[in-house]
Amino acid sequence: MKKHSKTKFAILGLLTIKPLSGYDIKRLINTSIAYFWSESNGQIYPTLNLLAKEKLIVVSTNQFAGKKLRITYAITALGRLELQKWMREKDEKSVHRDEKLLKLFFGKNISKKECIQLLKNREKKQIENLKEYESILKSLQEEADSPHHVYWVLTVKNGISSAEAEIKWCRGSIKTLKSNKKDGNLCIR
Amino acid sequence: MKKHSKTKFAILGLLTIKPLSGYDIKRLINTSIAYFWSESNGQIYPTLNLLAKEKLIVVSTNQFAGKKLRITYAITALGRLELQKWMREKDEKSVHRDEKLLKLFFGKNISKKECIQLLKNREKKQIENLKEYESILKSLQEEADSPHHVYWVLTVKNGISSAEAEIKWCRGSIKTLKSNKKDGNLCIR
DNA sequence: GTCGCCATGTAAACCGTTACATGATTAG
DNA sequence: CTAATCATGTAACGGTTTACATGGCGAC
Repeated sequence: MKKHSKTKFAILGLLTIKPLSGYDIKRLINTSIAYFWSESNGQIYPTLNLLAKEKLIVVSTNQFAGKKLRITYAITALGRLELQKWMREKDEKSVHRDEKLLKLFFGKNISKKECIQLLKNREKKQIENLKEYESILKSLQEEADSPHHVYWVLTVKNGISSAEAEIKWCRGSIKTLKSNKKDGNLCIR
Repeated sequence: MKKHSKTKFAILGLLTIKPLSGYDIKRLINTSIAYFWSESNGQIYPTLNLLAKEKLIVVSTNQFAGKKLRITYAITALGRLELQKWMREKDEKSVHRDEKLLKLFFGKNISKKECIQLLKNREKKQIENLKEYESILKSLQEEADSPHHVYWVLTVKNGISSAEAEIKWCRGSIKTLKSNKKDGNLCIR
């Protein structure tokens, strides 16, 4: 949680939408930004306590009437400042490892046919993603009046555009491999 | 190194190109697949020893003549099988976290102007990437006879196509924000 | 009453990087 | 001679997930 973790800011950011419990945060991540962000309980709950200690968030509601434990957090003015500070900082560069590219890079170790299958699977997956993004985009229309709306649309469109690019690349690559003369079977040098 | 680490396969894959030392592996990663894969010494050397113990690789050369320590590893038939097995497996799904998208998602917490700047920085970065990929592509022509060649070209082209898509998206997003009426300044609800 | 979801949390394991230690060789 | 690079390795730290523990609540 010290130097490089962004969990802190992910949570602060979500709390600018509205006050939330740890459980809410988990669910909100899974149902809205899962395609580019994830957090686990083992991160969320300790971080919430930490943020509270730092006065960046406050416990806004303890369910008093009922007996059920429910802890809701709200961002403070200090928390907003901290969030803004991060948003204005330069991003750390990070290499995102791409397992499928790694496999393709080593493609000559399996047959061309199998590589084509790899690409077809990837294409299929991206088509599914694309559909999902488009349904998210549609559902976003319902909150067109939210000040967040523009930004949320843009992030989803990022997903759409990269999925489209990926699909195009898959198709091109399959064609390239199909028209590629050399070999066709494993080469065990 | 147990269940989910792909370091093992990255190393095995590189050793199908030719026998390499730990140092070679590090350098080769940095100079060829760095844009979608990374490994640190703390991973490479222990993994090499592990792979040797599992008979997936063998020490192929100890520098005998000179005094300098140099340990070169070569992949074994067993190692090739292990690599192929992995290549044929379904990929594990992994969420690659995107810090810039996270910031954009929370865009309403800073000014529109600042968000546009964010996007411009991203665009610039991707233009640099694009240039780099294109120079890699050019340098790949020199080994057009390698059985790896087709696959290496395809992976670089993946980088190119996603960088291009990203640039397009940045430009579109900037336009969207510029023509967006609502607000223009921070909203501290 | 029990099954599934709501809800909070923690411990351990795992994966990976950073930073350092060590020392040889080479270029200036 | 000294700095950079070659070369191998390890220890410590940090971030994240997994798996579990706990228990209330509602539906059937």
